[in-house]
Amino acid sequence: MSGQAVTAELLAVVVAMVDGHPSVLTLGEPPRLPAGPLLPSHRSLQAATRTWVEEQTGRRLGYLEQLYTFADLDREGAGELRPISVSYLGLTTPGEEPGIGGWHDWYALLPWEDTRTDTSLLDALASHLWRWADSDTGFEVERRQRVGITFGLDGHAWQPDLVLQRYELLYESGLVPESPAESRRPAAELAPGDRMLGDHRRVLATGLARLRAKIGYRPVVFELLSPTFTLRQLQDCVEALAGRAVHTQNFRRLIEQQALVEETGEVDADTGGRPARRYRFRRQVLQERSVAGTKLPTTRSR
Amino acid sequence: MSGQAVTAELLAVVVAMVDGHPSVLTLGEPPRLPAGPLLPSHRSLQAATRTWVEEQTGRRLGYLEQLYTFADLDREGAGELRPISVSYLGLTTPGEEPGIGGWHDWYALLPWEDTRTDTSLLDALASHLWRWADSDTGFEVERRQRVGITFGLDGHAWQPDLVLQRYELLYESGLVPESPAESRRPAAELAPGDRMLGDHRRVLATGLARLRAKIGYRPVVFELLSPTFTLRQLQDCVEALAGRAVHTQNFRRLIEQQALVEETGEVDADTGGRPARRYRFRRQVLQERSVAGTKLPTTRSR
DNA sequence: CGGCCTTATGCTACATCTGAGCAAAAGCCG
DNA sequence: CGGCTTTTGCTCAGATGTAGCATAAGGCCG
Repeated sequence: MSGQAVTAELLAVVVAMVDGHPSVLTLGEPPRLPAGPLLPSHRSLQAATRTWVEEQTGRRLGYLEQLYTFADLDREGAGELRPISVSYLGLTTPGEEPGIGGWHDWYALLPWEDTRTDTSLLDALASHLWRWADSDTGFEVERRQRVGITFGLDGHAWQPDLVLQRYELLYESGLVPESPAESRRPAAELAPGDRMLGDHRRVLATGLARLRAKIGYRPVVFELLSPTFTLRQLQDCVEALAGRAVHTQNFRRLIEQQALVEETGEVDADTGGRPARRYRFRRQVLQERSVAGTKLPTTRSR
Repeated sequence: MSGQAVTAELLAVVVAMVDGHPSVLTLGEPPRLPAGPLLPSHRSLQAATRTWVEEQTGRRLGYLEQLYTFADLDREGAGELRPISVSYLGLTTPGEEPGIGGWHDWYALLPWEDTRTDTSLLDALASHLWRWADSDTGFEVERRQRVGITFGLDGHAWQPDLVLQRYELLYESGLVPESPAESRRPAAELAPGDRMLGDHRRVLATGLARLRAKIGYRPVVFELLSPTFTLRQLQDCVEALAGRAVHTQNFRRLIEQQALVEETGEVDADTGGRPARRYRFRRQVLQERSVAGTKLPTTRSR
């Protein structure tokens, strides 16, 4: 039994902090993720991904982790051969601009995921979701449950890492159009967010979900920061990724008691207030013990 | 730029509890995981996996989750086309025996992962690992660190979900031969464990790692239990999966306070002591909130 | 220069969670 | 019935997490 011949494609969600905004590397218009086929010369899928990103954007990747593989029939195929797509999440620092391609603020792509300060968009979406849930389908109860859980409403806590579930719910309820091909005008205005090519925005949502989950149990934030940083910068970074604010004092305590960082001795006077000490990540902790990442002290709740 | 033509293969790690032993579904000798190519008729990778497992073993799967995708050059190819393998983790209950294929106790395949009672094997392996680490390579420090962390030695805590890391470390240090092709006799006796076809044992290790991690934050254990069960059976199941013992009283407290289960009213007198109440999983919790799975109360440490 | 604003940093009171153990309950068995 | 087993209930101290208050140390402005 020999299988169908297919082609394997690599898709990369490459994330960096650009001027304080978590951003994703995109190419062209409509924006698309760096991608490329698997070639005989590639040693492994991961190596292939590295190669393509480098070739298309001129950027070297540090951290790289596999996300998900899909090959649904309904994906827009590249002709004869069924494409099977392997997606990766990469972390880097913006470095010497510009390469090819550009950084796209991911909250421009998934605006409702930023709950740090303004939740008016979410509130607007919520009212539409409730209407969707209550429409006469025979699934009112299930739908209300689902809306409540995924969007942290109705007594449920907001869970930062349910990015994909939220995206899919918005999609199902017609608030987010997926492919540029189809266009449901009225809804499209409700859940703004820049579109991307094909289902790339869904892949991005997968990457964001993974990243948010991961910062909680592995110290990956530091891949996105410059070698030295203040605790405030670290916190801003975590908040930007998680999309929500955290309690400052408790955050620093967590960092310190885990001994994730060490002082450099320098201070940064650009704070607008008392100067802040600069720190660097203690890479050794990666060896010393399997560290527990940046736990989020829960926070000023909504 | 059109990519290399490849074939996609599905690989399934199907787990069930068989007579109290966590077991994996295998075919043939040497045992191999159920597998099959992606065909044009398959809607999705997940659907393809379901189909193949059903066809090859006559078993329906419940829970099914994607594990990892690999396409390394050094994998034993199926001829012309480079195979790219997508692995899945499936959970089920043994049900009406026998289908085709059989259940293989996974601790027969990865014996050092069972630390519930006897740790003599681990101790034996440890002494060899230390020797390996201390051999004159210039990497003594790094190697000692790595051995300590992955095997919970030298002050580090044993982490159940580092299954893959342990397997790879044993492999690197020559204690576990990978493919039946190569054979390093002396070592093979040290880390016993039944072999499997090709790199299937590595895939199994990946599955076990994922499962152990997952029971901690999602209530998946119940997929492996019969509809009603005693708390002791639940605990045995969790212990078998995690490969270590837990504190009984604290375990029940966790289960109860999370309201994961409800009494059926029946009791089970076969306990050898005081009869135990039977419970059933409250499926509703999956809706009510995104529940936090079966946290392991840490335990009688080694 | 002194008061005021801002952010950084230190610390404390309080709630909750965890780990560990004691002890009673409720079957069986001889 | 006493002894054995496992289930079940409960306590208690230490660790961890949450939420504030308070102070330190800069810049800015009158």
